[in-house]
Amino acid sequence: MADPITIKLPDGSEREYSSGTTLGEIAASIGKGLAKAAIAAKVDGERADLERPIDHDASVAIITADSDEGREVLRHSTAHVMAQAVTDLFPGAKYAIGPAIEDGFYYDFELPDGAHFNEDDLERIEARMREIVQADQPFEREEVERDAGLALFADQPYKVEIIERVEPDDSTEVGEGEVISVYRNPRDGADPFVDLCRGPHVPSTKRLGPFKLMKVAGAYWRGDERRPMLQRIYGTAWDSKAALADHLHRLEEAERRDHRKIGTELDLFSFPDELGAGLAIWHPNGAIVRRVMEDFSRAEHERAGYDFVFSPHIARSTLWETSGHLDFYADGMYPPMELEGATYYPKPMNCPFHILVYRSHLRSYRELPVRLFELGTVYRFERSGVLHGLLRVRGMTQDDSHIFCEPTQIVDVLRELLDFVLFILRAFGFTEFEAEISTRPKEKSIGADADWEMATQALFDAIEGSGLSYEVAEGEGAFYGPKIDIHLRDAIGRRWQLSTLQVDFQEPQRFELEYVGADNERHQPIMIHRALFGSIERFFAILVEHYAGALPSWLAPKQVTVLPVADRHDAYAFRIVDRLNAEGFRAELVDAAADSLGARVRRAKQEKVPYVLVVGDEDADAGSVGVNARGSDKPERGVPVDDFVARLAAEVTERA
RNA sequence: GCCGGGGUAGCUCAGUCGGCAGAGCAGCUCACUCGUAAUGAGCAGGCCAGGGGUUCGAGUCCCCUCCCCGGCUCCA
Repeated sequence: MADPITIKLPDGSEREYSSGTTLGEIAASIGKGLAKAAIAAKVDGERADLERPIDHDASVAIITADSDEGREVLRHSTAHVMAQAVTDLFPGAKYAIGPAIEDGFYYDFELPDGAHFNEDDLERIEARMREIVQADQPFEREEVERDAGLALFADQPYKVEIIERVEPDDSTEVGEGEVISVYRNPRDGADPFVDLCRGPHVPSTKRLGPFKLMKVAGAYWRGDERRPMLQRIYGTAWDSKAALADHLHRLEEAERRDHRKIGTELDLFSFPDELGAGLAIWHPNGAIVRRVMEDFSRAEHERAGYDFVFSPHIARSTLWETSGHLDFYADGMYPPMELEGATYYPKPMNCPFHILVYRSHLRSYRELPVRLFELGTVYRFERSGVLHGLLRVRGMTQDDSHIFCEPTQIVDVLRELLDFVLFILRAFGFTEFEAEISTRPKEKSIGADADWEMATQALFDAIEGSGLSYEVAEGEGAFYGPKIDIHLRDAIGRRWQLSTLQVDFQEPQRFELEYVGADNERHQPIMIHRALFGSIERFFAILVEHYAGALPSWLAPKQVTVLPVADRHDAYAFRIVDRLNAEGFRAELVDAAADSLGARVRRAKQEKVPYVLVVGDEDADAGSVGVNARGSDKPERGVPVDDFVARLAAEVTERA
């Protein structure tokens, strides 16, 4: 008998096994159910296949499919099966890389003669994958020397490149150092399918969960736009049919909420071809929402002590040379206009203008912090492929502010800003926030190390006091300074990056900004760029998706539709509309001339109007209305008009 | 920008092999006057994204441009 080893389990218990016992056997010894559910395991925190034998004392945790780690294993294994299916169906196909990703997996391929996959191919590939699953091919791990690996994948150039690139700290795709691991799927009537992989994998193909191939897309090899574009197939894979169905349902839900679709349905905005890509016009319905958003923003900024400024849409090249934009972001700017011997550029940012406002007279430390605010419209020549409804446009309006302060004030200013951001975002019904601190980029940045360190530290200090959870994005800062971005989660759990607070030591230097300190000497202020909505367009799109178009009453383009039951109720209905409008609500009458009551109710509901009031004989007599609140399927009859007005007023005031 | 897929009435879409441009909804007119998610009848509505080409003939085939969609890359 082999030497005994002691295995520690996640519940703290310890069991003895003989050396050489496999992880699968350990799972089986714990319980029949676990043995059946197990697809991989962790040994001292490292993932491993179930067939791996253990020859030393260790902590072991069994991975089942219904865990995050389990699903990752399932997805990765499913990607292998897809690669096998593709190489079966498309002889000569090269397979590159195929990881598990959120909700699924993908695999990148290069087909012979530059061929492409089409939608029908996905069905064929999926059918072949199901055959492979039925064949119950085992996943067999093997470790080979680097040279043997290179020989094994001699006709797979992308695999060769991966092996050649493996470095000691690169543990993403294959094993470490000189030994690499491969997985084989033996099969009848052909050589085993073999792929380079770190593993672990499910024991055999029959253990895969339900999956579905979703779409085919181009993707650059190694994410580098100078490298060849490969054919990527995306799939989704889950541990149960119910989980797959849930996922597909979530996708449908996201589609249902798509702001581009709702924007057309509710007549909020459009992108006429005549304007050019990424340039929107706001229709009256969308414009009402935007105006309410902007009015709210202005009122709150005024209350928070901001000074309002305005600036033009273009400026001479000298401004952008001083600011550094022409050096760093000329590609993203609309091209110049030559006039009267000068060169003008549409503005991609508002900051240089605000800097000029600051610099318009000598500042005293007593004035600081100076907070300049503008709903400033900027133009950025985004690459055509990135445009996406109102979420990514070429012309947009930022709720932009630049705050100039003394270095000693920076933490306080940032704290105050974080409070302000959260207040504003909460007012729109968002409740879940996360922050991200971005530090100095490795390339393409300006400024002294000491400045960067000081600014970054100030961000950390400010956020510690805010109660926000945060993560650090190394090297993701702007070229002129580090930043905090605020992300939020919407009604279906999607995460959106919105607000940004950016510290900037560079622009004050470039524009030689000064203030006179208490010591009567000149000092350089620090500047903080910040936008809370980010851009009005983007925030509006997120709002539309968050509420699926059913905006809360204070934002809804139309708050009340009043429907007289028959012509003889028109006068009474009109009095109600009149009163609502006089009290500052957005109400409209739809008379009985053309359509039945049912049809008018239906249309008002489709317009997602918060309240549909129906008035008939009983109401005209009693001074009441029939109230249909959005989201409720049972109408309230005989509600006194005063009560309804009070209710709507409270809802709007409270932004409920 | 790159790869793939698209663009036909306001919207959603059909249009076969190259042979008269279609439907539903929306709109307008008329009738209906109705208590809660589609009353009926009728009428209009088109540079088939734009331009060029092939052809006796192009929504359909070819080329270019614009725009949209899904990804990749990018996002000061």
